[in-house]
Amino acid sequence: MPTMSAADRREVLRREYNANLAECPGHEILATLSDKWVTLVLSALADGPLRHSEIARIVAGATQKMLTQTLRKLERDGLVQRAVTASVPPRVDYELTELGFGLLPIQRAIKAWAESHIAEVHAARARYDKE
Amino acid sequence: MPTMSAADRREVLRREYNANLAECPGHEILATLSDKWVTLVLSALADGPLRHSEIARIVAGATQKMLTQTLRKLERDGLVQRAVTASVPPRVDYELTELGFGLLPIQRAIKAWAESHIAEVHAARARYDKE
DNA sequence: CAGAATCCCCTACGATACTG
DNA sequence: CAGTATCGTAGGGGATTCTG
Repeated sequence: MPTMSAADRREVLRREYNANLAECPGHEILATLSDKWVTLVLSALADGPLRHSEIARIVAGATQKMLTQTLRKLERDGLVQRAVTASVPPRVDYELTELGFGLLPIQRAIKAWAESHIAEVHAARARYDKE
Repeated sequence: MPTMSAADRREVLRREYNANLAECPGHEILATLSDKWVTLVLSALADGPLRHSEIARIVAGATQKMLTQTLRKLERDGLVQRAVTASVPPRVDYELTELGFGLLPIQRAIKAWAESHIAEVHAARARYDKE
């Protein structure tokens, strides 16, 4: 009976590790938070409910597809609520849920750290690239 | 001379917006922070310096390529310091810089929020998926 | 031990067009 | 206005192999 090679054993460990990682709350939230458009949509909604087209205007960088996709994801995660008013033309409003509001302080913390340390990061990069 | 179509104008706006976004400190840091392996390497180094192979053992899910790539990026951003001891076999130690340590509280904040709210997120998902 | 280099796949995103 | 559906592509990441 063949023994596992060292490489095989390492790969088993890798798969286990990654499986655990997928269930790690921190990474789930980080995955949400780090989505390019999530942050922007969240900030846009911080001041109050907005219609789809209003969000599109504010978050002008997103394609319509990405916008809808982002909103769906946020809705699914319970961070954003969708309110449809049946009429012609249809009216759809989005607003943050309580859970969604809870994420804002974290976003602000990241932004604050970023703004006060970005210069150091840029300096470090310049140093690194020069060599 | 042809006037710009509405679609063209929108696209110009999109490009400008995205260009600005690339320079936004918040997004730069978020991009770093959200990298799958950055978080794990950072936490691994939180307790003190480690050798390359030790990090590889702790962050067992990363391939060698990803590990080196991550470490280089962190080094470039001035978050991690690399100390080479010329010998046979070579010895390379990595440790957090002061800047790197500064990132840990943010990571912890995200983790804390995640752990106390992940249940709500999962519940919301279950609700959404059922419909 | 530390790591650079290569190949290759897969999906995330953008562009475009159509519907209620 | 608020979406869905489809297609094409660039890049991130994994597996593998090779060096000092």
